[in-house]
Amino acid sequence: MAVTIKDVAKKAGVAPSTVSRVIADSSRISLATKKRVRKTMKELGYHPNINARNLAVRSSQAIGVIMPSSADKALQNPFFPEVLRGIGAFAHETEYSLYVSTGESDNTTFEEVQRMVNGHRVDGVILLYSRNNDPIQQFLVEKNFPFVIVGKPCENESEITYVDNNNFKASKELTSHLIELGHQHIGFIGGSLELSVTTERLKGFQAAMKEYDLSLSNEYIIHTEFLKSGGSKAVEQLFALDKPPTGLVVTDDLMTLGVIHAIEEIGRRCPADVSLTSFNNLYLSEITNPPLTTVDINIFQLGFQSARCLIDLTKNKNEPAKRIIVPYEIKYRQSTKPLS
Amino acid sequence: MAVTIKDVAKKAGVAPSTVSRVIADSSRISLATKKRVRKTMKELGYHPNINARNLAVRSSQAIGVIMPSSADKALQNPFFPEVLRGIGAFAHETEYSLYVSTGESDNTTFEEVQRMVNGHRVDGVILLYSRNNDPIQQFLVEKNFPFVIVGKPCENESEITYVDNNNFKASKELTSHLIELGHQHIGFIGGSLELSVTTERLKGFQAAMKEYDLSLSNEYIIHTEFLKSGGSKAVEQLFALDKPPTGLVVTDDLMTLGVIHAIEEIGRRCPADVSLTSFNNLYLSEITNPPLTTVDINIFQLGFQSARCLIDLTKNKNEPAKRIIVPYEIKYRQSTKPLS
DNA sequence: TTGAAAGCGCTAACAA
DNA sequence: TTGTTAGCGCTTTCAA
Repeated sequence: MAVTIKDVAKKAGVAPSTVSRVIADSSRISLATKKRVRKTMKELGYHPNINARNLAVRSSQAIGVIMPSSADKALQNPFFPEVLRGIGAFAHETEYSLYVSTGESDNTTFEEVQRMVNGHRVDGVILLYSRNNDPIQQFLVEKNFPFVIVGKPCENESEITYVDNNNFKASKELTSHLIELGHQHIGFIGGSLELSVTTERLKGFQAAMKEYDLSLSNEYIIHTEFLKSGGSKAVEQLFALDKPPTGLVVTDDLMTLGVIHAIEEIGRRCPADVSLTSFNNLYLSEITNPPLTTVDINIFQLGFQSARCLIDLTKNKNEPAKRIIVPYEIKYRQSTKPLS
Repeated sequence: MAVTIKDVAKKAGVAPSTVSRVIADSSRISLATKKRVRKTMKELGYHPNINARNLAVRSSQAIGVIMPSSADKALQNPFFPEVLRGIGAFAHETEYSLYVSTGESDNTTFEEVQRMVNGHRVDGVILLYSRNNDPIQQFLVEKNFPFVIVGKPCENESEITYVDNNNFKASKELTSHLIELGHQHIGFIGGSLELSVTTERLKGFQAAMKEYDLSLSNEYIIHTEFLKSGGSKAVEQLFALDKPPTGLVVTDDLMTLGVIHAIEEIGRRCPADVSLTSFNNLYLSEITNPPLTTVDINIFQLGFQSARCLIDLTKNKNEPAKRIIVPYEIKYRQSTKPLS
């Protein structure tokens, strides 16, 4: 059996409550006893039992991190470890722990969230995705359980605390860059329209095209699965058009990797035949061939800030809904070039 | 305040202990009362408080997952979300929860492990790396705390439960493949020698070279950081040799991506000038140019099995140390070709 | 500044 | 088959 607060109390010749106060560094304990108690804690190798503490104070000093369900390979996106790093950094500072859920299906994910929340395992939850009609989100809202979203909420935006980039603006800027390089036929390749990232980036793309009076045919807009096959098909379709695109906006670096592959498979080259722009600035976007012009969305900060918001929220349930927009920066690299 | 076991008991007209037994599905409760109690649990929206339960039974139904510290970008390796998926899958089945630590530095990671272990937050720990003289591992051993390693322990191998591939054999086979394609000058690019994966794969490489009586000069063996700059330098060095390699064994797909990039930067091509082989079979290894010949180490299984071992271990501390070798499979793709 | 004691929500021995 | 009761290790009110 581990050493408890009572053991320390006995050995130090004080009451358990005093030891407890020393742990909390209460100002109502004399420095002398504090020192004495701390010393015996060391001697005995005492460590507070978090479960007991949590039970007494009805909290858990832990936050839950919900990944999208991993039926597809989406989880292999380095985006996730990177946000996790950001979340972890803040959590560590504030001595919070991290629970993660990596459900296989939407159902298992939901179960895991319920376990976390109903069982009081966590004080709050961070959702690493944002999509339409998400039962998990509804569950949290109904329970009035603290949560924050990384990304833009699809509904009730003003009532939910979230951390996001200005994806609309970033996408518009990226598209404008292509246009200013002389490209006129530009395609958009994105993930599921259920996800708010996709729609935001699509809107930005469309806004730029409109601003420059370029035609906006739906044929140039493709929504595809993350997986390779999807990417190839998308590319084939695009380049079978009368006026195949000479520029592309792709919503994710990893997807872009697939797109490059598909493009070369049909005998075209990047950037010679087509300029590519992308999002995320994953580590790998520097070492692809060619290195990608991509939006650095500062994934780490997305995580860090979301953790900060969540912890604020758990400390004060009445904290008003916040929105934090993490700045982005476009990295111009060799995947884009002027239209020749 | 949430609804407790007492509320249920009162409403159902039984004792709290009866309710507790119903939760545990004890065989000594009549079906009738079980039904009645379950019904009132539903009606009241009762969910057991895990903290209270954990306190009473002195366990936590949670396991800790320790990533390597993320000072470098190693965490951006899709390997991690993928093992996590495997671990999560088993954990979900057995209703365990997952704690993760993503320490920035070795120090913060260590602190997080101590918090988890000392605070009784977790019943056991999975280490997602294995390296020499790891203070964390020592800490766990001293505490006699259940843990399992994904990878091969560097010391006390026979006393530690671990899940690994036969990296030696895989690497030997991969190298032999290159040799059988006619390559004679083969280089090895690996990560830190502190990590047991690296040493195992290096040994396999060397064994194959020896078996075929090929020269094994140290100039062909490079240990480099994960990062791009390191990779470029390594490649430059290699190709400045009198007899530059025509084949390469690289210990990680993501590194290989960097290697391809570096190779093309100095005006060589893959596989025309140099055949590449690699490890992990990450999603991206199919969509690089060229697609990689790589060892599918079955990352998901590594995670799944490690979770299974750990949970066995926590249930029975005297469980003897186990070793589980997850089978691998070499995926032959276009990054290798016969020497011309 | 400190101590005594009740209670957080649950489990498990013992009794019935 | 069920109930009573004493903890699990900690916090916190109230009293001293």
